[in-house]
Amino acid sequence: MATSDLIGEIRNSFDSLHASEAAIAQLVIDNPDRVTAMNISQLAEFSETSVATVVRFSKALGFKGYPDFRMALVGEVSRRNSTTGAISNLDGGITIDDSDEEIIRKIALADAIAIQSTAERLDVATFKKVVNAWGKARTVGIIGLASSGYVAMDLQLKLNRLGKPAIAWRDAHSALTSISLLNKGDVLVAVSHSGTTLDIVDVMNEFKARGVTIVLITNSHRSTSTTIADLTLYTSARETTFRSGATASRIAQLTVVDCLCVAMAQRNWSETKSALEISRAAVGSRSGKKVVTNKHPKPVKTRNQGGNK
Amino acid sequence: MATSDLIGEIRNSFDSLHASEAAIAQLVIDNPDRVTAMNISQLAEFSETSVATVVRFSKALGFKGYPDFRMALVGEVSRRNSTTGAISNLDGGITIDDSDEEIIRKIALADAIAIQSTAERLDVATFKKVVNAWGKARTVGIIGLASSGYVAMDLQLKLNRLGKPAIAWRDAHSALTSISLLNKGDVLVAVSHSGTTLDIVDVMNEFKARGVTIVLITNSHRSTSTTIADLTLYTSARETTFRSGATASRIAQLTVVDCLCVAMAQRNWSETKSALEISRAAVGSRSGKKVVTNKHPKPVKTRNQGGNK
DNA sequence: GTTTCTCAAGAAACTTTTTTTCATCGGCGA
DNA sequence: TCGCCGATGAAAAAAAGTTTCTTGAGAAAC
Repeated sequence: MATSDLIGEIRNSFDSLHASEAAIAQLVIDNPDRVTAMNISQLAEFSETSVATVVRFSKALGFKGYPDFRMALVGEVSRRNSTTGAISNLDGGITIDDSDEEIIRKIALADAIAIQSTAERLDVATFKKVVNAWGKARTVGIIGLASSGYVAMDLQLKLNRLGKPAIAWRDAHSALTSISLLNKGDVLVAVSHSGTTLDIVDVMNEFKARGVTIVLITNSHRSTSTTIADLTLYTSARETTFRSGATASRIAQLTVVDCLCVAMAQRNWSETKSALEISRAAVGSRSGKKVVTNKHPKPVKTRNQGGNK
Repeated sequence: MATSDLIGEIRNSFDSLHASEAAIAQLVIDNPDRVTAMNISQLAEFSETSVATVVRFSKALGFKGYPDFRMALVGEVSRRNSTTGAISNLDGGITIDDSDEEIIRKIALADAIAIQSTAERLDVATFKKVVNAWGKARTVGIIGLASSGYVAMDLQLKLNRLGKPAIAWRDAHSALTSISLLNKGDVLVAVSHSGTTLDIVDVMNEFKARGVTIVLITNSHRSTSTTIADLTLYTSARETTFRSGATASRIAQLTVVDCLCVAMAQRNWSETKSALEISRAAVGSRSGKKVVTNKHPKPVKTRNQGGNK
């Protein structure tokens, strides 16, 4: 399993790490290549912690265990040495001196990397379980606040298009007042970048008490929500200075949601319908945008045609 | 031993390998990335040999043992993918036979590429004009239908955070009834993948008649909207066989919106720093994160809290 | 034709590494 | 001060990897 920006990801998770885990993290950030050469006990000794803590550290970052983490690190280091540049200058977020070109380049890169590493790190077993759970549920509830609320609504739109009853809520109160809509066997999808928002935690707890299966889409490997959720899918977006990681993570969330819906569409239709119909159903947005209007033979002149930087 | 071309090296050593070792070698050459995911016994089984032979194979190649070899392979594969992978295999379409892994990979790739090429092609001159227009406007109106509506709402949220009055509409009727909110010098942002939706065109025309500056974010270079708009920013999501570009384009739209907002934030750095911090603080107070300031008596278990209203 | 030798290859014993479990300790609220 | 919670490391358990041992096929010698 190779990640696109492991060091950045470690830096990003720093806050959610315990003291001794953070010590390890610092060590890894400072001497990535020395660490690649160490086995778990050596790293434990080097960091003056214990092997158990190293394992916990690896898991907190979303790896299966230490060897898993180590291999990802090897990949990263190896790539770093070969490419030089590309990844490294992503490090320092956006500064006041950046030109517009740089802003665009940096944000686009951060978004693209967030998507790629989310996809690489996505646990396919959990992914399959989520799709299955959706398939079995009579109704799917979705909750997301603020930006994540739009992801929730987007998911509702997509599920509805696939013929699956789904309701998106954008605040805890609405969700809780409609709680009787979901019952045992149904699914609640919680979308939350941090996974620590109290409203989200409340809603998850209430629905879980009803026997509803809880699916969580979050960026944090260690938050209160992950312990409540039955199935958790992680996004991998890192924070930058001027722009909270939430923005990139929302984009990653959308990608995850897209993948889930396409997979679900594929499952439901593969026997009976043609591939074209799958795509039409799975696609986010036909959105009333019929291309009929283009009959007007206006000699359209495109202003910024082909403009490159 | 870190080789620059491990696969080539294996090929070289082929002659000096015994029969069953050669079988392993062939396997590694053919599926390097699958092998990186295997531990010694899995590789032994996959190659229909024994673990002992795998160890001998590793040593024959000059490694200390299997883990050593495996890590070298991880490095090699990772390097390979980073240099060649990204753009080369953008076939894109999803088929009925695709595994979940392939679905995820393809969608993520399509999204990442959409973002990157949008960023590369974005016309910076227009970009600057849009940011300036926003800066001067007293109010910014935003219209987007269906999926694009979420982008519109997201933009509203971001502008509001930056202290700029903004209203997002998700249908033509709401927009037109609130038309008096915008006047000469203000800005209407229209978000539309196809750029041909009649409702959008109507709204643009009405606002333009009032002297409002029209900004269009679209994927289509040939649509009626582009002729109406004063400033057009193009996203570059390519259509693929089985998945319309709309989904990827929405993600690209978000990236564009992000870039614009960050650029705008940067223009008035000092003011926004505090504005952002204020909004962030407002959100943060509802977070159960173990920030030191949190005095909540019970951070997690909110089972019977309030409950049914 | 039989015997013996050699050596690749797998099985099994053994070692190392990693993971899990469990007890401890220190901080924090009551 | 007491009791609870949770981070931490020690130690037991499990997994992965390595070495040794045995087998058996083929070649060479008798």
